Amino acid sequence: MSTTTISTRKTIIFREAAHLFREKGYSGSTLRELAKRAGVKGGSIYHHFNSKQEILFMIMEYTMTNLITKVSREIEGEESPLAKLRKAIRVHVEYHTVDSDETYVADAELRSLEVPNYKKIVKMRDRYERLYKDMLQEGIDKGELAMDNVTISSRALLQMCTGISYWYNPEGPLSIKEIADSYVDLFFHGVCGNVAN
Amino acid sequence: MSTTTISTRKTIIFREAAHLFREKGYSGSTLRELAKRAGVKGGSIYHHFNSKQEILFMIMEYTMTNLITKVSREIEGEESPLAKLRKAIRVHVEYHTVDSDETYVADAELRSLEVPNYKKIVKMRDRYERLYKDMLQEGIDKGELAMDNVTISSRALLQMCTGISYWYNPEGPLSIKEIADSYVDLFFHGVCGNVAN
DNA sequence: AAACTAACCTAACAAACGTTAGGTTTTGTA
DNA sequence: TACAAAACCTAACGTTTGTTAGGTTAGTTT
Repeated sequence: MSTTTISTRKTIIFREAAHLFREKGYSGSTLRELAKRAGVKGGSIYHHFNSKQEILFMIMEYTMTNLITKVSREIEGEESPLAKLRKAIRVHVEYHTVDSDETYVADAELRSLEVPNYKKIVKMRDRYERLYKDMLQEGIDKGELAMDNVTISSRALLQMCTGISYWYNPEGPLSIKEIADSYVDLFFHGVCGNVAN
Repeated sequence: MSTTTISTRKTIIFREAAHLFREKGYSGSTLRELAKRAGVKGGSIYHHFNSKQEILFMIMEYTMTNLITKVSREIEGEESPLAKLRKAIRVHVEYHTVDSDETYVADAELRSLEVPNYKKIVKMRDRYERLYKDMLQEGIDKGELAMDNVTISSRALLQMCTGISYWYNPEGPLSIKEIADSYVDLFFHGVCGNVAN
């Protein structure tokens, strides 16, 4: 009846895992500590997940799916590549502050995935990167953008924007919107943008 | 008599540790595997280092010292903030491709440091970040640069440039100089820099 | 109320971990 | 050649790890 988010034990474990993995890394985290944080005893985790690895994989799959979906949906109606980019950056930054534990893990723990899982996530990551490469290329083709190398630029952009989940503090003075707009402005015009050079 | 770099066993262990920590993370790496890669048997590492933690700390201290020294030395003769920044970015990028294992570890394993070591490295990291903040602020004061927020911009810049150690391939088509110059251009003028907007 | 199922706990396993003590080999020096 | 120090090995230690099997509890269905 209520509209509050339901918190099954499984989702609690999921979220606490993201938080713990972010704090100590995947290998540095133990299932016993995860269980304690989720309010459960040691082996009970195996009633909800088949392995430690599965938890990590689900976190990363969930995050990449969300990123791809959110950004794709946001840019599909738009015409101008610049408008697309602006929206994409905003969604990316916003999501990296909302689900910051999950996005941090998704960004840092690729190396902890077993081969089959690794391949799946890398595929999703490539799909996500391609969204940005396409926007940049389209901008170049239409004469709205100019850059040395699309690959370098898209990686630099994503690297730059992903970095927010490393230091963003919800109680800090900067709002998500302000940060996102700063990133947009930085990527579009650089730091010499408004002055002569 | 020769001019080739001497490779004592200690430096071999040091370098292999950086490589292994990068590949599997600090917690995910075992001293037995490190020993094997360094051509030595298990416990022999303790003849050169006091603990696993000490190896990690020395890697990070070595890297941060190098970064601060190299960048400081490079910019100290320069007058213009823009020229300083250009040189700093080039040195940063170059070092992140040369000692890419060490810089990757220094960037990713802060959380694996025990508290006293953590405090020391964070102090060095802050000192390094301050170099960039000061250059940006000086550029603003002299009217050569404009940006929303110096902290965001310096973090974005470092995040962007540090990212190169994640994907740089010495056998790839891009030279270090090309990449560094792309970063400089990107940070200075953005992707709309040379076209109307 | 009986039967069933999902959620959780307890206790243990085999393996792997960082680390240590004590012995052996190699290297350099007198 | 004798000796000392450095470099390395072997074998084990006490913990901790992911995981499992089997039992207990609580809630739902029949």
